[in-house]
Amino acid sequence: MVTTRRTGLREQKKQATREALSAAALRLALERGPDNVRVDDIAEAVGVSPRTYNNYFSSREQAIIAAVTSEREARVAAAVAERPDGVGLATAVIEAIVDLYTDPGEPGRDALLLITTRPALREAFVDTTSAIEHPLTDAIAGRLGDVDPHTPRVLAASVAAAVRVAVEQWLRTTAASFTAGGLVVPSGSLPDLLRTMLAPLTPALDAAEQRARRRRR
Amino acid sequence: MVTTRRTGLREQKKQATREALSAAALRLALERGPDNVRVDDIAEAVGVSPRTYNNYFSSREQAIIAAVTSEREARVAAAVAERPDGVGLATAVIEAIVDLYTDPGEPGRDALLLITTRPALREAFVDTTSAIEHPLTDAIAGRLGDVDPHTPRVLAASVAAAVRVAVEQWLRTTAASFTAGGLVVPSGSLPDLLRTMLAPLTPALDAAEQRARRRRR
DNA sequence: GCAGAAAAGTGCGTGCACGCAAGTTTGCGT
DNA sequence: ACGCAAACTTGCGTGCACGCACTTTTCTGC
Repeated sequence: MVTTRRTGLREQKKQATREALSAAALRLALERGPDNVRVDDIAEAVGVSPRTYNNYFSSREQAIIAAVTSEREARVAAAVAERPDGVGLATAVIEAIVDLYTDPGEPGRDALLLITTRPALREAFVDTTSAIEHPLTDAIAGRLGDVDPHTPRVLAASVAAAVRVAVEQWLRTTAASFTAGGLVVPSGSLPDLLRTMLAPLTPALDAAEQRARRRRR
Repeated sequence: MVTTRRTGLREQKKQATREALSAAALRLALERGPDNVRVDDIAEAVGVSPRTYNNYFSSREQAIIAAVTSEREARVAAAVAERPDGVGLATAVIEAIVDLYTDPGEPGRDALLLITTRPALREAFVDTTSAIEHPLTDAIAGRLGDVDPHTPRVLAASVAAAVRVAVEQWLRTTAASFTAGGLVVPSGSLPDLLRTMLAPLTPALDAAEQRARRRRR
């Protein structure tokens, strides 16, 4: 039997405590509001020392956010890779990312509402966009047949940056619609924003693909 | 008389203390090594309270780095804008950035060496790349005649991301050449790396420029 | 199985970031 | 010139991140 790489029980328990910690963090934050949650509380809820807590997370925000965005990092690579070779790199990447963000990582709407409300959490949420960079680099390199290692890195970084801009914009407008008591999101849904922000990068992705294809024959 | 925007003496003094703080931070870090510099020391050297210190900088690393990279943020916009309208957007941006990073912010080589040596400082240095994003956004918007506010944002973010990748790569190799006792930088100078990493974005910049030009007539 | 190595968990100490609520300086209108 | 308002500075208190050294748990080779 093939263990999921590396020793089994060890990684398994690690993953378990990690999830327990972030779950507890989210639960407590929802119950009492994020400002009334001490690191000690989270640690105690899981039955682990505070010091151990911060071996896993180096900020409360990280722990809370992780409950919502944990597997995104892992899903990106698969999402891009599974697109048929027929479709272009640009559309493959764009559709994969849109999928990634439309299917809610799922737990609850209230979690997202909590995140979009509190500034510290919003910031942490924006920061998670950079987590897709490395998986994306590999996925793009796979599609390009990695002739030059730099191009995939730059493209992945740019895509991640565009995603960040989209999320920032989304947060900005949703915040505005909350405070202003507006009815619906003025500037569009997150998927729409993602498409809008990723569109300007299409030429770069296409060009890289053409270069790679030309080089391959 | 036109003050440099906003009230004169106030901003002037603020800027003075800011510079004094970062200068002191750098000086002390060079003298004793960065690990032997307490925040209190920096504050005391400038004659200001520690609390005030962190009204200006929220980490020692920031303060030290700022001594080297302070005006970069301001110079980018000017650097892009001053390129003649004849040259394309892509080359204007690339050349401006290369200039920005080749002309050393200047102070001393030892400062840079200190930065490239200590991990915490390296990380802070990498983070400074994102500071060019907003000025770049304005500069690009200016050249495109800002029809759509999103495109400049995405492009600027992508360029900043590419610059970050270049700096990361540069730091990686210089670190390797230090530890391995290698002679010269294996993968190229920073300017070369910048050109390499920015090249894949050229199609995106060109395309945006074409779209803007088409729209203008 | 068992011994030794590797890794995760823990306790402790230190330096720091940051909110808050004064105190102090600067700028502006009249 | 004068006083008010806004901006900057400061002291204090709290929670936290993180290095270090040590214990406990898990893995590996024999």
